[in-house]
Amino acid sequence: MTSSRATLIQVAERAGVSLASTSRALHGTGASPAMVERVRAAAAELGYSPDATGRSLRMKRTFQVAFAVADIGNPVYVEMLTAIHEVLAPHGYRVVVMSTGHTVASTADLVRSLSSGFVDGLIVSPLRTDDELVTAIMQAPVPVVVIGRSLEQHGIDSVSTDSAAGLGQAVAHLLEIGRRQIGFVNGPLDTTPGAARQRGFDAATSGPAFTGEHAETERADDFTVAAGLEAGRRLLARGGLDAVVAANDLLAIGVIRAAGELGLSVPGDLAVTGMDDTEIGKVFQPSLTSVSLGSAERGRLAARLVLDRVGDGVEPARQVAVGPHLVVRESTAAAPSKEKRAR
Amino acid sequence: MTSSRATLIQVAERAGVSLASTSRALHGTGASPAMVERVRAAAAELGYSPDATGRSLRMKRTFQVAFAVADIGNPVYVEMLTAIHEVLAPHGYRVVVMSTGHTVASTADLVRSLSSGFVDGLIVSPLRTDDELVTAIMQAPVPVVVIGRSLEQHGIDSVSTDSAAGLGQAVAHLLEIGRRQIGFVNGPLDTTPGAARQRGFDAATSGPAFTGEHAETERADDFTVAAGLEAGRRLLARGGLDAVVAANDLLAIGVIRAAGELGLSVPGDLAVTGMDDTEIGKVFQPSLTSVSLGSAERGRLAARLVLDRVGDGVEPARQVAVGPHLVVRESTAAAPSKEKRAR
DNA sequence: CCATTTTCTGGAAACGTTTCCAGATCCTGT
DNA sequence: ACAGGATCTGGAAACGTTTCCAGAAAATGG
Repeated sequence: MTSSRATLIQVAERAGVSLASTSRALHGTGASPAMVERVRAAAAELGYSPDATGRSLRMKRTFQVAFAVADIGNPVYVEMLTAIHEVLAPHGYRVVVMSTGHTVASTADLVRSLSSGFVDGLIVSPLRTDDELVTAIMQAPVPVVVIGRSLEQHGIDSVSTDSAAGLGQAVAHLLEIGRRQIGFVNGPLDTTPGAARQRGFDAATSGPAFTGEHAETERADDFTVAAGLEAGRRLLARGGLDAVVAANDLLAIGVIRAAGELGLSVPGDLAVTGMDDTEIGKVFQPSLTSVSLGSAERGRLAARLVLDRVGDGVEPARQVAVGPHLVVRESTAAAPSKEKRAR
Repeated sequence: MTSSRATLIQVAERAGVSLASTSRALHGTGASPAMVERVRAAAAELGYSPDATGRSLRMKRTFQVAFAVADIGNPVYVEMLTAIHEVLAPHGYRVVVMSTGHTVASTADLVRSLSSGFVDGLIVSPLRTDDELVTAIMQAPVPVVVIGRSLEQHGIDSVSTDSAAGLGQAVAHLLEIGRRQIGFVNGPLDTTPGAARQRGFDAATSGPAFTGEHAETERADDFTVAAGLEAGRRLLARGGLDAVVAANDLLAIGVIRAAGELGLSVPGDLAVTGMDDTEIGKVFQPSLTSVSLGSAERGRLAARLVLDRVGDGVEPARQVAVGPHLVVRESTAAAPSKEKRAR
């Protein structure tokens, strides 16, 4: 309907003052009250609103931050996105969502695409972190914050969590409620979370601190419900387990479904824990005992880091960490009566 | 690390040719092979990549499309976002996510914020559609596509679905499997989907076509699991129902949890249907019988509409509709033996 | 071999904004 | 009343790109 947007030049003409004064008046910097009044009026009459592109070009600021993620369907990333949005929006920043899954060959390519300068900063949560990605991040023309592995040695800002320790908490909880035969359904080992969680499980089930009797791992192809269902079937078919730790809430749900197929009740016959403490886990039946890795909190922190960087950005790289903590819900409970409850 | 990005001017100097020729060479339009070669080499040496802002200013195109939504946590919108992304990315468009929930006073304000021209188009899925919003959309300086109510009379592109008919399908299914006492858990009536679904339920349970015995409605404060749980408690406490239609998968999950609290089994004692056919409904236990409204499809269609508009955009407004269809899963089954199965 | 078209190139303008700089006006203190 | 400063204003440049225009060079046709 509106033919074309009004420009600052038109406002200046309408107000009968110079372009420079017009700009100043609208920003309230060093303009007389009379001038401000005139310009405001002219701007209002024309329905002026400043053009983001022109301003960006001049100010060398786009007021946009990108959030890049492998699979936006994963509830963890949705939580992060929400948190990032909440922190950035009040500062006038928009959030551009980039999916590395389908459009760009690799996360490194995506980081390199920043060189076109459409964004003031990037928050990325990569599944895999290789040298190519690290190099791309270090050469990026805008601040990049990584959610995932700590990259302190490369001078890259990062927000991490100790998912290995989180796995330890899950195992400890299962032992405490009297479980002894513990299975682990992990995602792909060549991913950052997959590797860390495997380390955590192995550590928790190997040393003398492990009071259980048996521990075994089954690997799912992906961090999804479908992959968890398949891996769960394979693992449970072998029998003999009274608890399963899943590397993920989605995998945990898959495992519970597999248990259902085999007629095992959860938590009666089988206790199951997840990880990430997602919304979907909370509403699932049974609700999931899950290790929270503070997704929202990590998103918030990442947003703050990138906000600090785009301000001045000369300070050294910072690493922040969010500690994991276990949230106990319905999917785990004391082992049936045949074993007495551990202290 | 990189001090500052190379500009086209620097490439031109390096290649020893004019700025104009440099631009043409890189675009392959009307430049001699020798020129192209020289410029390409210079650009490669300097690691040049064109600046998005400068290009946007000149071309009056940002190559960005906004997707605005009340609550990005709702899985329906995540599905739409994914679909939109998949359609737009291959055409070189980025997607900017805007949440109307926490940052902007109203959706109308958000639409008005488009006047700063940071985006070439908008896809919006408003919960409520009032005159203010319609006006804002009609005055918007860029094409807007609405996912939700059809706005043909205002000349606004829209993608709609017939959720009232969808509700009819759910009720018909319940009657067919022998349910007779049907409850409805709806969201707020002053929202577009809330109103449409109420209409659908009332129509399906009032005429002579309704072969059931009883129908009643309970309203939840919001389209969330928590609100569904509360509304479900209120509804089921009154007793006497053998089926519940929920306006939403999230509400349906809340209802199933409420049923669980009261010792009712689903689908044995109570059949429950959802709507939206979300991923979470598929993996829930019991998996949800749900009316698919084609969320991904609607997202795709909206993206195509906006893509057509930013191309030339002089064609008349278009309305596309996606038909609802019921997907039967575990949460509904034939009524227990006391009643014989209806034809 | 000249006239005409085609191909290619460089200068310059334009997109809309912010901000530096210099000049003008006003006020203040002595 | 006048020097000095503070306050305000307008001209102009700059950000990085694309594209119009005109002119030069090359190719084509007779």
